[in-house]
Amino acid sequence: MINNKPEIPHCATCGSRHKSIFCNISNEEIDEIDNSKGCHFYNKGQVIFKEGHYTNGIYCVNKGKIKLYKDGPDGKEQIIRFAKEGDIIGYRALLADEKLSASAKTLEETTVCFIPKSVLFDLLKKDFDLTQGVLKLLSHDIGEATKILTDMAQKPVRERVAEMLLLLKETFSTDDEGFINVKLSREEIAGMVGTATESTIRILSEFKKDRLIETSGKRIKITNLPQLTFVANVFD
Amino acid sequence: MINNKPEIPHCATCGSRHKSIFCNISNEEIDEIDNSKGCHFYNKGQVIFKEGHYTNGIYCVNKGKIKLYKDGPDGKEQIIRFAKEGDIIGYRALLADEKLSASAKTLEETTVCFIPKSVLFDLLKKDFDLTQGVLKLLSHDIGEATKILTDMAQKPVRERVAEMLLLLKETFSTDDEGFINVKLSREEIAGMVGTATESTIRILSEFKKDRLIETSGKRIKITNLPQLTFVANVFD
DNA sequence: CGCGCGATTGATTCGGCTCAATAACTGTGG
DNA sequence: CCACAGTTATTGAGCCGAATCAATCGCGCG
Repeated sequence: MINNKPEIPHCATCGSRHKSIFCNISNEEIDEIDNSKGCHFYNKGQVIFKEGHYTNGIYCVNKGKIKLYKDGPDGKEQIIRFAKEGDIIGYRALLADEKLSASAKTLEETTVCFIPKSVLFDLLKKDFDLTQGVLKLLSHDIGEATKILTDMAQKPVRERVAEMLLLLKETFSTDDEGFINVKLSREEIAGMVGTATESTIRILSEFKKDRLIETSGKRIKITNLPQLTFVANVFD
Repeated sequence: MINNKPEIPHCATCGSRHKSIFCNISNEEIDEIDNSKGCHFYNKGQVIFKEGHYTNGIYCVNKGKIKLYKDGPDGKEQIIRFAKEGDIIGYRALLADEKLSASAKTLEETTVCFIPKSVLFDLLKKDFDLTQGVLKLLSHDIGEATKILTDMAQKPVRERVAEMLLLLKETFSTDDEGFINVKLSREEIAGMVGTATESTIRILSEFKKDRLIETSGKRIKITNLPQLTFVANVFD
C-alpha cells in the first residue's frame, strides 16, 4: 500500500514549499522538519488516511493530487476539498485533537511527507508567523466550507455543477490547451456537487450543447467563462 | 441600534468566562482585555454584524443567544451556527484576514463584549495555550461544517430536521420541563435545515403525530430521543 | 477482438417546493 | 379587556427538479 521511495525530497529544495504554509520559515526550522519527517509514495487511487482514525502528524503534498471526502450515510462519497502540491492535509484532526473527519485518496501518483505532531507543535510554539499562517488557513477553510454548505442547501444542481467547474479551474488551473488540470470521473464530480452521477452527466451534456464547455474524455475545458459564471449564479 | 449599557461586565467576574476560550488565561491577561474591550447590548432581532463587512476585533457573548447565517442567492437565510454565553464570534474573518462570511443576529436580549484585534493578537503571541485553544476551536468548527455539508448534500429533509432538533438540544440544552432552551421561528428552523418553511412544518407535525416531539408555541420538547436519533440516521 | 467498467440517454417515480387559503398568535391602541 | 392588524403557523393541491431504474454505448485494455 505505502511505498517508501529511495529519494526522499528535501524541504530545502522542495519546489512546493514556497506555495505552502511553510513558505517563510527559517533554515533551522526546515532542518528540524527534514530530520524528522517521513515520506510516502502512492499510486493513483490509494488511500492515505481514513475518516474515523487518528493521526499523529500532518501530511504535506510534495507532488500529486488528492481528494478529501466523507462517506455519506448511504455510502456515497462527498468530496470536501482537494489538495495539491504544497498543500497540507490532516491538520484539522490533529489540531482539533479529534478523529479524522474525512478520508484522503490520491487522484494520481502522489508523494507526501509526514510531519510528526511533536515537531509541528514545536514549530508552532516558536514561530508565531507560522502559527498565524495556520490560523489563517483554518479560518479560510471554514469560510469555504460554510459557503459550500449554503450552496448545497439553497442552489439547484445546475448552478452547483457550474460552480464546481469554476472551482476546479481555480484549484488546478488549465493546461496549454485550456483543459482543467485534473482528471475526475463523472461520479467524482457528482460527489463534489452532491448529486446523482446521471444528473451531473445530463447537466454537463447541456453545458456542452450550450457551448459553455468542451470535453475530451475526462478532460474538461471551459469555453465560455462569463456565461458559465452567470449560470453558476455566483455573486461574490 | 447599539446601546452602550452603563454596567459593563468585567471579565474577572464574567460568569461565561469559564466556558469560553479564555477559561485558562492569567489575571494580567484578563486585565489587558478588560481595559481595552467594549461592550454592547442588543435587543432581540438586532444585527451585530453583517456578512461582507470587515471586523476589527472579535465579539465575546456575555449573555444571550445569537444566530450566524449567510444570505443565500435568493435571499433566504442559511443558518450556519449559533453562539451563546461564553462563545466568541467574528474570529474567522479576523484570523483569515477576510470579510465576514456570515451575519450575526440576536435571538434574544444579548450582551456582547468586543475585543480589538490588536489586543487579541497580543495575547495570542504571548500565550500559546490560548493560541492552541483557538486552533482547536477553528479545527472543530471545520469538522462541524463539513459534517453538515455532507448532510445537506446527501440526507433527505426528514433526517436533517431530526438531526437539527438533536443539535439544538445539544447546543442549548433543556429547561426543567424538558423543552429546548431556545425560541426559533419555523422559518429559522427551516433556515438551519436548508429547506422550505412549509416542509419543516409538515415534518414537525409528523414528528408530533409519531410522538417523537411535543411543541408549545415555539417551544419544542423531544419526547422520544432514541427514535428521533434513529430517524436522524446519525451514525457517529 | 471481446470483456468490463464508466459514460450516456431515456422513462418513470417521488420528494420537496411553490402557490394559495386558513387558522392561530402577537402586539397595539382604544 | 377587547377588537384589530400584522405576523407566523398550518394545511392542501399541484408542479417540477432530481433521483432511481433500466438500457445502450463507447472506450481502454488485456
